[in-house]
Amino acid sequence: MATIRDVAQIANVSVATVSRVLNGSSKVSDKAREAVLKAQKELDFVLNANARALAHQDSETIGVVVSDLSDPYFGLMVKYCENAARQSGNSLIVTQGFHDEQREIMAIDNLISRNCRGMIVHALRIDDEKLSHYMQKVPTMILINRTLKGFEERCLNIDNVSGYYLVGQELIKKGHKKIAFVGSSHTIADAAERLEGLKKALLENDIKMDESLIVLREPYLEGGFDAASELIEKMQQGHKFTAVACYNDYLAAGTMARLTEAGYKIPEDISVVGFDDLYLARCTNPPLTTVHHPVDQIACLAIEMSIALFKQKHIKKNHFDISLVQRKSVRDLSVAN
Amino acid sequence: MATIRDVAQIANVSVATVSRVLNGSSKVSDKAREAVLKAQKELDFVLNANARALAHQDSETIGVVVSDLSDPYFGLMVKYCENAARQSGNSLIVTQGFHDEQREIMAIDNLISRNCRGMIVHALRIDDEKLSHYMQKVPTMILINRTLKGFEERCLNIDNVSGYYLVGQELIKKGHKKIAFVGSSHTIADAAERLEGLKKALLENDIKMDESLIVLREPYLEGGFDAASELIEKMQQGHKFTAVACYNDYLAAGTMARLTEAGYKIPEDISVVGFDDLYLARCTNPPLTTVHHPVDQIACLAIEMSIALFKQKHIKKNHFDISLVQRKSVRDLSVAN
DNA sequence: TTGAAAGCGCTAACAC
DNA sequence: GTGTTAGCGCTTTCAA
Repeated sequence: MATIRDVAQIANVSVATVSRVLNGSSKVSDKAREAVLKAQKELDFVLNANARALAHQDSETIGVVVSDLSDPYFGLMVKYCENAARQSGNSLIVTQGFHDEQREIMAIDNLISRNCRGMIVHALRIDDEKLSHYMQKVPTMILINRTLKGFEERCLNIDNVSGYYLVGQELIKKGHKKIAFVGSSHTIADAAERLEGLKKALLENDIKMDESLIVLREPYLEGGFDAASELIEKMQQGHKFTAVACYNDYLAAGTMARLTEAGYKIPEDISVVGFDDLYLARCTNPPLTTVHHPVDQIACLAIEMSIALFKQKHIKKNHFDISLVQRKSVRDLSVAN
Repeated sequence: MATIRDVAQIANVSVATVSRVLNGSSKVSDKAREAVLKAQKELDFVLNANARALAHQDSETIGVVVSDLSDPYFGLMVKYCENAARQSGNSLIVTQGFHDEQREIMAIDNLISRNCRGMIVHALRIDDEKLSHYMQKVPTMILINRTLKGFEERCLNIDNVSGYYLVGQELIKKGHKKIAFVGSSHTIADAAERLEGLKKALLENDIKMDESLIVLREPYLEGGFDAASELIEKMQQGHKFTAVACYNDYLAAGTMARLTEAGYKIPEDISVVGFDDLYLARCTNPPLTTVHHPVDQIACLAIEMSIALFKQKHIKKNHFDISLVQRKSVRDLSVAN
């Protein structure tokens, strides 16, 4: 592979001049610049990023850890991260934690060893102590969807309580009083917060939740399918409900599939609500009423905050817009069918 | 940030010894090893990957370019790539081309500058000439979903013709003779190949396609929705059809949504078939009959081939299993309803 | 088994 | 404007 020396030789200038040209320094004569550019083209030369990072003490790179890129939610997030990073002249490097503590640690260590300017981390498995350690060691590290005590300023979360409060309000407004909840079996704060938001809305309307209608499952399609099976049984045992509020869109999709299979019409017989507003929320039949939150805003802010910290500046957290997207999976019970 | 020198100093050995320990060389006394490991822990030290890559002339990294990580297909692919890479001791670095020639070029250049051992590239926008140039320059580069003349050995494709031939057979077997096709408006080989597979099956059964029932759209949900609108119009103009074969699952989902909205029952009135077997194929209602192809196998093989090339070895391409997944979106017309 | 030192490709301070 | 050169953090050869 050609080096900067080869270019210098061909262009008949010094390596310093080549470096200047290729880094856009102004203090170069037109003649030298041209010669360098010509030589570069001739050799099809690209500066070696590793050497650059070493000399520079800066890799112009932002590292991202997400749990699993096959989850469209993270795919979306990374997409927006790359856009934001690119805008500030950084490139992105993405690694996955795969819902496993060791993998998460490897992923973070990997990014540290690469000398990333900033780091955006979604890691739910690492324990608080280890994570705090990393937060301390890497002052540009931003946490997503997790709040770590002592580092609240660098934790970015959506307001799950408010989000699910919207769901509660919507269901109540449409006359639903008996509401089942399909939650996530993962022990993360989100799950509890969303349920809390729902309960808050119910409480404000003097509606008590039937706790036996709370079912927890792995937050994916199969989990929803399975949860719905359990709910159907409960219904047959006398625990009636007119709506199922789900932790996320996957669970909602699974729930809908199972209910449909069992002969229930959605939303005529049972209403279903999701959370996240993924692409698939528009693919279900009926299209899913769900909560939208701005992955793009979160990604952008995370990148910006991280870069600001790198420059010893500070950006304050702001509030993320969160809203209910009304599609067709909720029936208005106050209207005759 | 601590360096290898700091570790050496604390452990009271030379940097060479530290390097040996940290790289697992056997020629180190237990005493020295322990001292180094202790110092490492004390400093929370990780070797600098950039410096390592520079000295080593090898970054132990595989680069991947995909078009857009928010597309679950690529999310899946990258997931499997990282697993395969990790297994051979490499880490992965992912960049996106965003369906844009300049971005694709930037993505590839970025990976080149990072001295990746191997490269897996999905780039449909770069023209053949430029891409050939890259293939020549980077002998470990593997192409996905694109065949480039002169580099067939390093191009990995699924057999679209056979895949869609399966769809044709299935539809014909179930009594469908009038079949519409919703294709991709992107000018990539895949689109033509899938249609070709369908036509092949039809031809073998002496069925002629109504060419006016071929509609091309952006290969996403909205495209399918839009395509279905056009098809509905055509139907009203007398171009009847009993099934819609779609280029991919997104188009199928959109098609189903639009048809349902217009009052058609699926599959009772019209059957729909997709391609790719994405997660969402199981979220639609009814669940989508579609073609499954092994993203995991392709990803794995791509990584393995690339690594083999890096070691100056060769792995031959093999055939990828492709199969029809029968769900509920196709009606058997030979059976009374 | 260990250490000294050259060198990987680049940047930037300094001298001209 | 330009060139020389030290040094970024690491690996590896060579000598001890």
